[in-house]
Amino acid sequence: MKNYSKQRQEIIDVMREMYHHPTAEEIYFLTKQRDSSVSRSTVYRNLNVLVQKGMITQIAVSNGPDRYDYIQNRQKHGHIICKNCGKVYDFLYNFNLEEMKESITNQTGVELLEDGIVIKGICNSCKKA
Amino acid sequence: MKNYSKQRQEIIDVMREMYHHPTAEEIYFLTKQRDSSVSRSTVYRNLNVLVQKGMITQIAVSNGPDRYDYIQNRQKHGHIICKNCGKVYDFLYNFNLEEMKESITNQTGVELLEDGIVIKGICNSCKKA
DNA sequence: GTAACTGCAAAGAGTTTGCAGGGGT
DNA sequence: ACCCCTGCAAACTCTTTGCAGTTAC
Repeated sequence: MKNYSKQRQEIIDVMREMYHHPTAEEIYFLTKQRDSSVSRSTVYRNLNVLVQKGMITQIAVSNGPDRYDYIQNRQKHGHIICKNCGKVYDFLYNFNLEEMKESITNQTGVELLEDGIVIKGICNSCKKA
Repeated sequence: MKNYSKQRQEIIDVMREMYHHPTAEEIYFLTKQRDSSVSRSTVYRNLNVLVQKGMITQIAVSNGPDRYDYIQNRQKHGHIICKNCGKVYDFLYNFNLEEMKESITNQTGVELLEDGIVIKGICNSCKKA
């Protein structure tokens, strides 16, 4: 069977069970709990492989490490990042995505990727503080 | 007069004259042409100051340095980043931003910042290659 | 046997920081 | 006198890479 390596499968399993948008370091930490010999470079390498395959999405965050999102058979969704704490939240496209897509492509000639909407904001807990 | 330091003013001038979304390194290079003694740390430090002041926006890019956008008295606009080459393009919100904003805030409780829309895509030149 | 994979340690890119000194009011 | 600023060099964070060995078929 053409399967993934033990380590890669563990990384995928870890990601599938996560409810938020972990950094590489968090994924490394959790994978290490299952297999204490796994190395950081294996985690980084595999995250890149999975991004290439389109299995996960990589979300760049200013002043902090990238975050990753496992794409289950969930609905397409966007991400909103708190500018202050860097936490990432999901949202669904209840608004008119087609209109937006068409407008942007007309203006820039760049083809929008559906998994690629990232919005900066301020989350509730940071707003209070 | 309560003015900026010579160096900070030069950095602002450089940014104002740019038509794209430069990295810190590009800004450093261009500022250095005006004032060869300016240091990289001054550029980084001032970019952070200007982001804090809300004069410029910082755009995180995976697998590459942040990019910066000088906010002139231009219309509010979003950014679309080519996932392949990292280049950033502007677009205006011709679509219904209010609908989007409301939908996202309802779902996540996070308040959207108007200068913070970033979308990943594939630009024309990368699509060909 | 070979292609894709691993851990390790070192290197790389991008950015920040401690320090001693300089400028403006 | 004070505060904010600077250049320099070193430090730091995040990520990638070269290498030698391992695993899966």
